[in-house]
Amino acid sequence: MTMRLVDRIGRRLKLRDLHILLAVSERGSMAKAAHDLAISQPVVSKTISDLEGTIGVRLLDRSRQGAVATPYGRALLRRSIAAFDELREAVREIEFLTEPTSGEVRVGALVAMMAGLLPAAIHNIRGQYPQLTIHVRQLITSPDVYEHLRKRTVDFIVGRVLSRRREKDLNVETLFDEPLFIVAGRRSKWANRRKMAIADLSKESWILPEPDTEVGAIVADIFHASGLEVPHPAVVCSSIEMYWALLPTGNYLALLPRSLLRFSTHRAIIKAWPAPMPLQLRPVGIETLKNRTLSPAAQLFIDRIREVAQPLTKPLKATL
DNA sequence: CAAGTGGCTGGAGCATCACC
DNA sequence: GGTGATGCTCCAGCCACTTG
Repeated sequence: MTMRLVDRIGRRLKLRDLHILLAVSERGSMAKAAHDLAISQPVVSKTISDLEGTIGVRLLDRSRQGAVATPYGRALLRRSIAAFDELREAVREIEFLTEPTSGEVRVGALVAMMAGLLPAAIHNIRGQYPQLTIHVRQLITSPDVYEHLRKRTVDFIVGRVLSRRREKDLNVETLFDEPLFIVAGRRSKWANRRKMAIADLSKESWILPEPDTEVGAIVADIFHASGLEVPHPAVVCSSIEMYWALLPTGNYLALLPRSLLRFSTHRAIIKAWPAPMPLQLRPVGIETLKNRTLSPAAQLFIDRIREVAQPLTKPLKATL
């Protein structure tokens, strides 16, 4: 039986067949898949039929509306995606071995990482590997953010680590804690202050993110806990660019995470104080898919992110 | 209208054989 | 033993047509 299975996979199950099955599943139709692959519809039909014969189960449900994967088909597709990914990684690894200074890395990142930690790591690695291309995809915190890992559209994610993790198929490496700082422009009336007390702050003009975001919720909690009114925001916005445009006017206060301030090129135009009470976002970490072999270039880039993040693992007072 | 079938064609792969 | 020619088989693709 084992021999027969091996024989079926080795001699009859072809990458081309899986490629066609993937295309049909993605397009929901054999005719559309055929068009995309620049082959005729009968070829697609025959391939799927042969594949079903080889494996011995129905992989697609056909109808007037097209074709959709059966549970058997979905199982094969899920593994096929992983198989194609492994092959792609193998090619990338060979390319990297042939030309170690080149390669491609695909990273998913939260906007705060893109404005701080990542540019620093990119600057670091490109100094030694100038041919390396880093693709950065901006992600937003949401339950389906990990689909980018599962679909292999990114090699890894740099983001905030969930405290109670239900994603059993992921590896999580925590890099550093992420305290929030109160920030104002260097020309502001607060610039000479050495400390900020929470009672001073509730009446000021704040730039705050939307209340349904993590920072928004933390701000509300802190002021409530101190028996104070939650500040009425002057500007509600999550765009980092907006913060950097408004803060130098000296009229606004904002809360920004330490890693963003540590690495930002705008650091010189603002003044930052540790928040008067522990204000922490979820820690920053690297998330990868378990059982997925990363390319040497991706591994190298992760090493550089660790290296660049190292100062942030030290106690709060030592930095910023 | 989408999928499936049948018959055909061109090309790649393989086994065999002759020759050097 | 290595190389090239030859013929056979298999496979992927096409078109025309049928089926549901």
